This record gives sequence, C-alpha cells and structure tokens, in this order.
Amino acid sequence: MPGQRSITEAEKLASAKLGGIPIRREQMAAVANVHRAASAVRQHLENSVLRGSDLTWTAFVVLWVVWVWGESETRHVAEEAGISKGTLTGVARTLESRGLLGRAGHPGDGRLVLLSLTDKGEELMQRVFPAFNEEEAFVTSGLSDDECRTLADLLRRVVLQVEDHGEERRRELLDGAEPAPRRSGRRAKA
Amino acid sequence: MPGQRSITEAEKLASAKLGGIPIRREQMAAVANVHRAASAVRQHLENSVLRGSDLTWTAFVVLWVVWVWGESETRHVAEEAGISKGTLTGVARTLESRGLLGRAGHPGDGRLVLLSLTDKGEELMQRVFPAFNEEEAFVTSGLSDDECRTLADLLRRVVLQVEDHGEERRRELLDGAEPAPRRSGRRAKA
DNA sequence: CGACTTTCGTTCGGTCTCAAATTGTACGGA
DNA sequence: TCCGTACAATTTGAGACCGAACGAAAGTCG
Repeated sequence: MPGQRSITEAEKLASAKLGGIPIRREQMAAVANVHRAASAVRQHLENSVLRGSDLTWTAFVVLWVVWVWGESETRHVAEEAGISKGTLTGVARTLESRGLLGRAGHPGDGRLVLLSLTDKGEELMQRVFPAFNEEEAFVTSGLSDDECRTLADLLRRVVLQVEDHGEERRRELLDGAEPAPRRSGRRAKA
Repeated sequence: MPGQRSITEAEKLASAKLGGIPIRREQMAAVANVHRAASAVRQHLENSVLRGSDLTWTAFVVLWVVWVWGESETRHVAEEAGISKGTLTGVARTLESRGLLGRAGHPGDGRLVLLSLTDKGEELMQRVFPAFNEEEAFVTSGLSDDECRTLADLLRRVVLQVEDHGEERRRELLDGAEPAPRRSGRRAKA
C-alpha cells in the first residue's frame, strides 16, 4: 500500500545505496506512479466488471478494439491493444472458442486474417462497456474533468517520447553491440 | 501507435455504438493513457537496460524492493512490488537460482520467509539502477520537473481512490452476490 | 492443553507474455 | 516460371501472472 511516503522514503534509501550519485527523483516518482496506477486500475476493473463476464483485461481490450474499429487485421489489433502479435494469436483463439470473436481470411491477401465480433460478442460489449466506463469514472473520481485532461495530456507526451525516440535511444545505448537475446524464448535449432 | 487522435476517434465510434448513452470521455482517455504509458515505458526499459542484465520487469522490481528495503518478508515484497504472493514465489525462485537473491527462514516465526540480496545481487543493482533511472529520465524528458511532480500527484490520487474505496465499491457492485470465480485458477477438490 | 481461527508461503490450473524461429503467401525481377 | 525478398500470422520455449486451494505454524480462548 505504498503511497507518497514510501516513494519518498525509497528515494532516500536508494540514494544512500548509491553514495552520492544523484537520482532523478521527480522522474522516478512519475514512472513509479504510472505503474502503480496502471496495476491498481487494472486490478479494480478485472475484479469488478470483467470478472462477472469472465474476461481478463487483455481479452477485454482485444474485444474493445475490434468492437470500435470493426473487422480488423490482426496486426492492427495487436498494435492497438498493446500486445505482441504472438500473444494476440492465443487470445484470439480463446475468444473464438468462446464464440465471441470471428476469424476470416482476407479476400485479396492470403496472408492476412481478419477479426470481427460475433453477435454474441457484440451483445457482450453492449452490456459490458458502459459498466467498464462507469468504473473508469470511479477510479478517476478524485480528479476533476480538467485534471483528467491534464493527466491524459502528460501521459500522452510520455508515450510520444518513447514512440518517437525510443528506438533510436535503444540503438545508442547498445552502441553497435548486438541486442542481447532474451533468456526466455525460442533458441536457434542448431 | 495510437495517440490523441485515435482515442478521440475511438470515443466517437464507441459513442455511436451505444446510441446515445453518454460516455465519460475525459476519464476514459485518462485511463487509456495510463495503460498506454505504462506499457510503453515498461517495454522501453525491458529492451534497454534490463535486457542486457537478463532481467524481466518484474524481476527487476523485486530486486529493487529488496535492495532499498533490505531483508524483507515475502508478503511485504509482493505487496510493494505489486504482484501476488503466488507470483513472487516463482520469481524469487528464479532469482535465487541465478544467485541474486537469498532466502532464509524467520528465526522467531516459522511461517515467514525472508528475502535478501546476495553480494552478486547487490553488485547488479549498484550497476543497473543508475542506468534504469537514466531511462526513467529519458521517457519523461518531454516533461519539466514540475510536470513530473504534477503527473505523479494526479496518479497518486487515482491510486489512493482505488486503495481507499475500491474494495467497498466492488462489494456494492456485486450487491450480495458471491464474487464469481475466475475462469482460470484452482478448483475445489470435490 | 486441546480445538478453533488466522496468517504464512507454496502449489496448482489456466491464461497471458515476449521475441525468435517457422511457415505460408505475395510480388518483384530475371 | 523460378528465385529471392518482404511481410503475414503461427508456433514455440521459458517464464510471469492471478487467485483459490492447501498445509504448516502461530495465536486465541475455553
């Protein structure tokens, strides 16, 4: 249950650990709180509206994307939902088996797969989304409309920074070195 | 790559879908951006500083918590790291097998397990944390120190709202009904 | 001091997660 | 038409993730 106090406290401890190396405190606190807030909100939504419809966060997001954007190619859905396409394959399979999502080949391009909501999926969203939005309002009820706008704007700028300059930054950090493989994940056959 | 435009666009589409039911737009945009930002930041950090040391986000957070707070009981670490205690058991096992984390029984209370960093773990954090904080600064470099403070504050208020009133809210929503079990998860033996 | 209750950490089932390897389709040029 | 390149989704391997069930230890109270 770490609020402001913990973070401030943690800063001091981390500072002491480093013996004088300066810490970017404001930035550290901002980033830490982004994750705290994200997981608190996610937790609340999963355990309130989503639980009753037996949906995980990710499953809901995927359905939501297809709902608002209509029949879509999987890579767009993955991008929009913020998950990898590998993950989407699995999630879509699950949702398909539950009769919420349909899957169809693209008429012109055989490589593409199109996702769309079934009638059952459509009904589900019609029912669940309003409740979901209601809880979004609940979690932000400590903020005014204006503050919500400010919050959204500040976060948007963080997202843009990473999207616009992240890749370049990562290249610079590696500086020529090949980007170390992940520990988990597939290995070369050889 | 959905920035402001996508969200605004999505609002209209969702709005149309609902045929007149009002949407809390600011709240929806704020919540959506919290998650967008969280995953963008996490992605960037995993693929820059953490990757090189073969750490996942969660593994790093766990190490960080033990690092700043010192030898700690597992439930505190889980709480502070924002993961369930079940997850922590697994993560701690992994980190222990890599020689970064130590595990010891509590002398007075046989139920407790204490986690602490090994020397190797200590060295790792000494090296990795400054780089991590550097990237926290990078992702927020579009914001001034003041804006970071504002951002942290707004997010903190969201977290507090959920922590202080979330449980009660969820009870109200269920209104007596037993809280539907998760689809995945252990079942009663019977 | 024995029976209840609480509180630990661990185990377990099912899902999600990533990125690399793989498979399949498309399309340009030789 | 065959060939290589480009790009799509899927499979795969290792692990993170949650929360209910669980067993052990500790506390409580008669």
